[in-house]
Amino acid sequence: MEEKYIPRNVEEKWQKIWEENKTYKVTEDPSKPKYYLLEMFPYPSGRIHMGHVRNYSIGDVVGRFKRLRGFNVLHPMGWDAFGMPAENAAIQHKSHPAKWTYENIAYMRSQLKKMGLSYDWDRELATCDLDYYKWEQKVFLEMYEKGIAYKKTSYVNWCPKCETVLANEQVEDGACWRCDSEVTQKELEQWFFRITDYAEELLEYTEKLPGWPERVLTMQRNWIGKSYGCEIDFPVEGSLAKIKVFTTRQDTLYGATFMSLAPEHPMALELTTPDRRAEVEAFIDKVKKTDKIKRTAEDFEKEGVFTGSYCINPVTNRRMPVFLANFVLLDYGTGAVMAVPTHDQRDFEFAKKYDLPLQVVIQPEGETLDSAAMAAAYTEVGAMVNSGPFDGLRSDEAKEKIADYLAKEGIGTKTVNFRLRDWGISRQRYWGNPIPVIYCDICGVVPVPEKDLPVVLPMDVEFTGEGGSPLKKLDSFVNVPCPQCGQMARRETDTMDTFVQSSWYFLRYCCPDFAAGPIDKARAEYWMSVDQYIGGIEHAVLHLLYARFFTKALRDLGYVKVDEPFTNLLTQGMVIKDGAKMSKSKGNVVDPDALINRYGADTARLFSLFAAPPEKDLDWSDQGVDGSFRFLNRVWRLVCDLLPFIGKGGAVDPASLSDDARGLRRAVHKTIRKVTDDIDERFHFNTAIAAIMELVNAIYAFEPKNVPEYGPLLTEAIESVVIMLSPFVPHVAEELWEALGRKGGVEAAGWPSFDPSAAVDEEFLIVVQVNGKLRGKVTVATDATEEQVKAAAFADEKVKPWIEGKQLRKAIYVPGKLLNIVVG
RNA sequence: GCGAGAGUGGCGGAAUUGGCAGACGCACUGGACUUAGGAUCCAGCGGGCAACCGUAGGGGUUCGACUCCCCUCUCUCGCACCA
Repeated sequence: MEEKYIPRNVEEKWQKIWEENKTYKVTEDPSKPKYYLLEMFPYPSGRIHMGHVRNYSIGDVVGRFKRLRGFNVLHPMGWDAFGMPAENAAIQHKSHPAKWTYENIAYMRSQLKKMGLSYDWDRELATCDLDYYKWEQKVFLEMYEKGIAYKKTSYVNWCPKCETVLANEQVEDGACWRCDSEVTQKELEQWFFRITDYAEELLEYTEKLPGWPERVLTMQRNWIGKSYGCEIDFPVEGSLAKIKVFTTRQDTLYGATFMSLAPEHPMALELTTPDRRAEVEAFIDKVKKTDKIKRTAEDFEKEGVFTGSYCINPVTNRRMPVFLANFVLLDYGTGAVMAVPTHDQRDFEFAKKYDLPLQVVIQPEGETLDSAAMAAAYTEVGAMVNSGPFDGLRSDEAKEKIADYLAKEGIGTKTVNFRLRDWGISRQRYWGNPIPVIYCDICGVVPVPEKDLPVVLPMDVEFTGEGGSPLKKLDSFVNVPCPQCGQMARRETDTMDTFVQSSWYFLRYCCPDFAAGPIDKARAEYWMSVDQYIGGIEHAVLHLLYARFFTKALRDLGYVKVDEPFTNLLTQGMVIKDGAKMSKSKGNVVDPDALINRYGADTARLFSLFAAPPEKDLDWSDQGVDGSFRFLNRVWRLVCDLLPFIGKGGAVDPASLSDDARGLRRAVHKTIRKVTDDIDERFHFNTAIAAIMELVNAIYAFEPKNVPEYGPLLTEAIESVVIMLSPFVPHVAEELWEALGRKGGVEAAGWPSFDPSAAVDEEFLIVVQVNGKLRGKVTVATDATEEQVKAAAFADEKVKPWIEGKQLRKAIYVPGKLLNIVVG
């Protein structure tokens, strides 16, 4: 063993051994408990960043720990490899996205290997591999057949910079999630996945995922946005037409005095009378030009226009003028709102602006509202008034009764409404999975027959950066005979959203070589669900919702048996430096390559695990990294110092140990217990590492270490330290393990077992309080009675002055811990 | 505005069930070894001379509160005209 710890030598040596021996390759083994551990796979942007280092270090601790505990651990890695940056880079460098992507993958793979992560590299996949995306096309066609995938024309989010459509989930604050450009609305025909069919189940299962962080579940629940209410028909005056509204406040129906439609509502122009036409058209135009973010901001001024038509309130028969209003959204509910200005703030402001009538139908307790004097809408519960047969009821109780009444009268129906929209997956980009359909003038939409799959993404395209997808201009791709009638037809040139690929990659990892279909059911059944998923919080409603939906859809297609993909989810915090997220503009970026070159991967891993618990943000400190490096050196030296005693003298004989020796052994076993709990139960790696540091300090401080008979004790102690360190710093641990004369690697030894008898305290330190304040400490035998403890406490020199001459009121004794003497 | 989470030394953070606040590490101070020290080892390290005071601030429950309850402040994240 070298006297000096040189990380590079140690790490290169062990990485080579792991690679040659395929140490972390796994196969399905029904005799062992399985553990599927997964970290979110990276986008191959060029190089890994500290967020990856942290994410994958956390995962690797769990993987290595579970292996030491005898689990058959599936721990795969791959690449989320389709996507726009590759295309942009290609345009910029006059290269090809495939070249750029695969070069990035090669470099990033080498970086991950330098970190010593325990992946089964034989399962590696990239979503841009034909062997991956071809199966996705098959799944798409099966979804099309089942009606889960469908095409429709609608207003969609359009990013002008990326020249493509975005799903609702991919628009953040009105801007593109990727390039931050302002998103506009465009009417286009697009492919969608019917995620709304699964809205109820996706919501219901948020209650059945106890291993997920509550805030992720809350975010998903908000996004799904279930609300209970009624759909109510309002007949149009002088016509057979009806306007359907959705409301959650059917209790205010008697107070509805006008009607508000979304400007894009299909009936908007039909209802407009000739004299109002010019004004209405101008208004619709204006609203369409306003971007959606501004329009949906709460403080945006409410504006509208009267259509000239009236509808009839079906319960009061009141004539209600029909307006178009800028705050009414076409894609929520029915795109039409019954306006109750007295009990809805938006309607109130609108009514004031356009001088529309107010009718109070709910009175707060102990107050009488006067519609003429109201300064704001009253939106709380109260007593129903001016509501025919429902007068006098509490408004919240009346909801159900009115809903029943409307149903009986055929005016309305009880409904449930979701905020969730279907997932638009068409992207007008090249570097993605081609949507496998053909458009024929005679036959319409024709799916590519299975025998013609896959639709290969052609490589011979030109990147000009202009005019959208280059696929459109590639005649050899676009022009194909119709599979049904043989006439010349056009191929779909849109590709699938990259979130489609990440919605099932965890299933393909179970069987990456499966040649007969997307998923080998038997192997997927062995491995699924993912026992522990680890990644950033930023995917709380994007990837994590899509993947849940996709898993359920695949279940319904017969591919998998599980309802949910991820049993436990850990969302790690960001890596921060100097108070800000690492970014080039801030100049606070730490480069993983430089870090590993200087300190080695083990130190990089150790610090990123030690500095904070995983779910919290991690404050990067260069000096802290020094500290972690020093600790590894300290362990290295300790092993060097102790080598003469290692393996000498057989097993530990507890009976022959001195008090000090028993103390050290107690520390060893208490540490084993703590580190095991911290890793297994809580994922608190920072406190686990702290406990090991304490134990190392204790071994250093163990004075009689020069006496040979302490060989067995010191062997047990140092071996425990090395094994417990191995999930965190695998290279140096293996090297030390070998230096200790142990063959076959740390893993063969298994996780150290905790011996309760060795960890038992021989005496207790009792904290003595007087009136709740700490006044002294006494040491007693573990079997001391309360009376004996009291006697010891009263006799203690430090305690005496506080109780002398005072009346003893009572004494509270917490066995083994504390005595509180109350005097007065 | 609504919802969730957080606020502890100079810094990152511990305190798992209401029981020694500040583990572990960083920074700092002193000492040892040394030609040298940015290596290593040893000691100290919340404030205050002390009584005491200290976990964002105020109140409460309790023998005892970082921990439980009420109010206030600050920060972070999510949602936000959703009918």
